[in-house]
Amino acid sequence: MRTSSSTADTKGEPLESTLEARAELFQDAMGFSGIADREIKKLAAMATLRRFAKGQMVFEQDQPCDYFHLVASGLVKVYICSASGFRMTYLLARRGEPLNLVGPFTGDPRFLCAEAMQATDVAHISRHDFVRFVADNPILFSNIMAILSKAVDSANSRIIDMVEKRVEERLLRVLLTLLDKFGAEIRLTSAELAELAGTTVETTLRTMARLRNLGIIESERGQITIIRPASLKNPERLPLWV
Amino acid sequence: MRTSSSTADTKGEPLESTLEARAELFQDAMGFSGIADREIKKLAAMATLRRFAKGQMVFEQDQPCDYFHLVASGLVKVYICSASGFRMTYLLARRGEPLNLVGPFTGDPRFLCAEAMQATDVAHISRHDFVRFVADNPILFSNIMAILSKAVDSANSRIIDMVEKRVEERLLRVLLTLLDKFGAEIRLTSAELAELAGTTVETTLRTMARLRNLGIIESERGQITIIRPASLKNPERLPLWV
DNA sequence: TAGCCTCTATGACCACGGTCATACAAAAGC
DNA sequence: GCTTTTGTATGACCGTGGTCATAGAGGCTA
Repeated sequence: MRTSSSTADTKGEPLESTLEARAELFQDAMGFSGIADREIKKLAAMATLRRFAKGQMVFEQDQPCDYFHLVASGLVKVYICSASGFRMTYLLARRGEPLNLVGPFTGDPRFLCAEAMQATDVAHISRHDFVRFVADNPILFSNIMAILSKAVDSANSRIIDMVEKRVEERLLRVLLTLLDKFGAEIRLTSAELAELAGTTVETTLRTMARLRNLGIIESERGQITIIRPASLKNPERLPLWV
Repeated sequence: MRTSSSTADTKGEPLESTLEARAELFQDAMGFSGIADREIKKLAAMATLRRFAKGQMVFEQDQPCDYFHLVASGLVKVYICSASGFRMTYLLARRGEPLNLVGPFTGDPRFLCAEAMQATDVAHISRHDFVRFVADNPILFSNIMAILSKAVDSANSRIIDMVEKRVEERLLRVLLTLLDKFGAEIRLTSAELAELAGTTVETTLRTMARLRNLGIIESERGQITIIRPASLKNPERLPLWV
């Protein structure tokens, strides 16, 4: 199953990039608003880019967290994996989105995996550089806390969903969330949707067939198109975040 | 159902306390290690104590977060409540444990409620004072991040549990976690256990009967005693935190 | 002592969804 | 070209656990 190609701490292929390109990346990255250009430049100088092929791991569970990761292009799924192999995706990160906001502060191994879903470039900053930079720019703390706040709420909301919502409702919520983030054309397989909704491929396919019959979605291999977004309006107050 | 007695932002009864007593509270509070005595004194000077009766709300969902809360005595459950009334307890906080680490940074309303399970005293610090204090003592950031890291892992672990573990396993994990934190005598009702394990009272009672027959626990009204802790060793690597 | 509420206990019912099975189409590899 | 892998599709089965029901025991107040 594992498709990572190299040793533990040097994943992906090094990638040449200009300081300007990296600065532009951090400029409008999630959580980095309100930082002076001069400081952004410092950040860009500390960063290196690496390229990952589809299916390659950006980081794996139980490994110490030595780097802060920020997606520069492509798409990465961050998921948690149980002992029995069950996977739960809880973040689809594209350009400008960090993969691990918490990890660099403690450095401890976590239970998360990150895997490239397409050819993807990721910026790396050593955890020490990152933590020192955050300490020098306290506004980052508020930004990070705001993001963590949403992440924790989303996780708690998911717990409630798992126990009291039926699969169809969970899938609809996932689709609605994906619609907000990626638009009406969602290029994911049923297996990937299942990992987002916390169910199996079979049940996802069955439910998708029902939604298709209702005229809510259309689907072909590797792609779902939402036809009638209005019909899946989310009655839940609790936020879901992907 | 709601038993809160007063207006939104002035819950509980004001309580006289000495600066020394409050300093002692913060001294060994979770997340406040490594702070100089002089700073702790400042913190204690900003805090006020309030007393809550059993069943009283410390804060409720959808209210802006104006205060940082730290339990001084008693026991508080922090839970999330869905639209349909389903509750999921995810923190039992006793002396030295904060109720809301994230909220004060954003001030935004969250989806959490906190309710006193016994007569309880809680220290309050205005969110602005708290945020300024954290900015002045950056070590607090690392401490808070370490706590959040565990909280997020625990939430993610719970999501996995909900979807792939049976109720009996979830209950055993909850009991094991409570054993670690409170000892073998757990003074909770089946309804409270159910909210911790994400199930119903009936199923909890049925499962408890099974565990009793197996000689793993004994129980009487409002109390469970773990007889054979060894038999509920936790095979899961993922942490559960309460 | 009566009355009420909370907590515990257990039976009956059944639906949701996980598991296993088979099948086929589309893409990918050789 | 052929084979293999991946993704989609659907049927059959059935176990877990939620829901609703009833009942009794312990604790509290008047």
